[in-house]
Amino acid sequence: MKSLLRYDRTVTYHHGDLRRTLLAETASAIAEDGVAKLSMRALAKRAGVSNAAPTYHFGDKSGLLTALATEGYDRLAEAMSGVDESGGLIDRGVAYVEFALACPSHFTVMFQPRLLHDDDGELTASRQRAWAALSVGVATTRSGPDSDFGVAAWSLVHGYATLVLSGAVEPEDALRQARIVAGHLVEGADRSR
Amino acid sequence: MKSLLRYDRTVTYHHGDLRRTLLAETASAIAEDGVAKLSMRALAKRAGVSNAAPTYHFGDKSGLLTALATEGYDRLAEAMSGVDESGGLIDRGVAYVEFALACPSHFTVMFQPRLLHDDDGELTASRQRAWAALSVGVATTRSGPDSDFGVAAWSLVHGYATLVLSGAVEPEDALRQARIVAGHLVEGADRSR
DNA sequence: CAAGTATCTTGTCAATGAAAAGTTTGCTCC
DNA sequence: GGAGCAAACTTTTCATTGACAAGATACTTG
Repeated sequence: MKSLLRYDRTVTYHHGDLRRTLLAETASAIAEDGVAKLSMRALAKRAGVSNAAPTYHFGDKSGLLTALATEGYDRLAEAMSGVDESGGLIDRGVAYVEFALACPSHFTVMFQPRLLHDDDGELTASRQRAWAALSVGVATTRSGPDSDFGVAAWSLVHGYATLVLSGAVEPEDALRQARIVAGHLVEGADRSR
Repeated sequence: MKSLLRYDRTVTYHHGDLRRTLLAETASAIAEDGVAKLSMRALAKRAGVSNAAPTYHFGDKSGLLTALATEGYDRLAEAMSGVDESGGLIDRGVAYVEFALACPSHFTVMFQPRLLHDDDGELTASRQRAWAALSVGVATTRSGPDSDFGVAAWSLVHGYATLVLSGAVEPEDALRQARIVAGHLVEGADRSR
């Protein structure tokens, strides 16, 4: 009897997969109402556990968001690595925007250090991996004494994603537009090289 | 006796300029600790008034931030209008970044609609004026069926400002770099025209 | 100067984040 | 197989917060 129930997560005292569940619920809660209205207690209720359960796993609210940001950096690194390196800068830029629109909660939190334990070990490690994956395409196609072009490319896609997510730019077909937008930069830089 | 005290703001019951003071204190409080840690009560203490004083002027926390965002849009419009129209797109882009770095709290709040009463009348009016002031330079230099280039230019400067403010890009000399970064886009677009 | 209104205060309430202390479960080691 | 132990979760508590209601004070207008 007991052995049968052991793996029934709805009945057992131990949830078994709570950390993952809480991260997922956090992401969707933020996507719905924004980070400001995120409540640890509401989150706990949503996951069907008690008040203090999230605190156990993440220490505090900042810890929860730190974990979410870390997951975000991991996913971003993965997304950037998934693009064929020969695909060119534009494809990589589109992948960046694609990630931001697919994981808006992660993306938002990743760039608000004040919400996080910014010196957390796993966070900085994941962030560094993501930065590395990001700069691959830029560094190989045009190396130079300064990385101003890299900053420009990053600014462009990051700004576009941010503006779309904030509602300032209406995304008729965001990815198509992202491609065109990125094209302006790369095309110009190629000619001026 | 009473008539002497009438204009002493530290003593009089009525502050006289509280709304403005609260907005300023809000901006500096956010600049120090971020929006998340902004407390109405702490703000009131900071301004030397009671708990409910801010609520009286702004209704609620969102109202306070809405007023701050409105002020931000006004300042942005002013900043963009201040640039000589013949100065070119790059100067206008630099002005945008300059505004963002000079008023980080305003800038942050302006692009987080969830923190605001997004349908507020004054807010939308100021926002529309700012948008108009923003698009002047773009529309006049290159008009076309679509405004993709305008979106690209905006994305570039907005992204750069955001990345610098979030600490993702270290600003050695942010405005110099902004100029170079913007140059990549405009220069390229000019040649490809 | 009297009435009325704008501005600010005091007091209260439910919700929240965080921590302390207790309870249950699963694992390990003999 | 069971005793001990650590991990996972709960219950309780406390200070802080945003929001509201009701009261106090100052200004203003007729």
